[in-house]
Amino acid sequence: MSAHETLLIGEHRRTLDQRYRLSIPSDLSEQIQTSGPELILAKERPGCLSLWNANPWESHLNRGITWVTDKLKAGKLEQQTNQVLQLGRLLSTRHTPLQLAGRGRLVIPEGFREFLGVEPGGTLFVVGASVSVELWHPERWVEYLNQQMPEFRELFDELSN
Amino acid sequence: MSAHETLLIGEHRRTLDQRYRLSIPSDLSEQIQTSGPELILAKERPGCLSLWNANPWESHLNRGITWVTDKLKAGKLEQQTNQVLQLGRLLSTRHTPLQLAGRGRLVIPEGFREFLGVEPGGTLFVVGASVSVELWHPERWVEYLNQQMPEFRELFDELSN
DNA sequence: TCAAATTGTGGGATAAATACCCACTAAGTT
DNA sequence: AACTTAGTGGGTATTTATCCCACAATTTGA
Repeated sequence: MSAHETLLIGEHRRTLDQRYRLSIPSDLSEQIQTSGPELILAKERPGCLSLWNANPWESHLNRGITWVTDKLKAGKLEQQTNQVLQLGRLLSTRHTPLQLAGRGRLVIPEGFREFLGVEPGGTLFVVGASVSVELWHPERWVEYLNQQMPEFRELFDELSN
Repeated sequence: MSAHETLLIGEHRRTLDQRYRLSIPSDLSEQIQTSGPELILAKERPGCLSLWNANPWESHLNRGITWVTDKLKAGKLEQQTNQVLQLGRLLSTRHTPLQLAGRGRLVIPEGFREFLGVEPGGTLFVVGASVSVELWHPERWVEYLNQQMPEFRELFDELSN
């Protein structure tokens, strides 16, 4: 591993290959698969995708569902169906189940590519979050860091060239 | 709730062939047929058709009916039997039973084509909506998403912490 | 009423996308 | 130096979306 791949702990630079593939660093790929190989890829914000293990994800989803159903108790019965449909549509645009291929390699599916905004051959950042792994468009990532941790601005400016 | 076996999820772009046919993605077509091959196609809203398994459809429909009878009890439609008949007629043209042909192929019947508003050779989106599969006119779909985004915002946030 | 045109239905063929696999390089370890 | 591990590129097989044609069924029009 070259010294340039890791900037911070849990942050890795990767290039997207011609087939929209990238390799998840082995430590992260192991961590995220500890409770099973089924993963969920989600659109987090433009320029950022997040990767979850399906099981922890389900609990998140359940929280979302209970949140919805709580709101629903106030509503009419026939409205509930609509809410369920809406939730499904939401899940459909923003999430997709997937598994890693051999060598911990991830294929970014159609529909998520434009959202990430990295073209084949381009570089991106893989960042280990607490329970998920995030894929960042490099510029969005620097933006985000500057915004969240302005005190490190100089460091990142230095690193991004 | 085990979300991924139960919920119909996924967003796919498809093109309508010259004879108003399209292929339903295999995972969705399998899932929607688990409780039998009898399906119902319904007009959801202009630019959107929904495809149901006949059994869940029953309950969905029944809710619609209780909605009607509630209105009747409230006296809103009571004296206007004409309107009730009209409503029935409307409902009957609003949905039709059908089955998928080989290769998971769906023929959009006469009467539903204009409602969807996609011409032969045009593209559309196939979207999982938890309990049904929806066919969306592409522009209506992004319109809908943009419209619902603010409402979804809260749920997004709920899902991503 | 019969021919012609239109529409439904199935299936073959092709091209594209994807999954699977192996080989090679670079870096790290003993 | 030999060996292991991580990451990368690419060949190939397989799936599948879609185009296209053949034929059946239905409608149209003279």
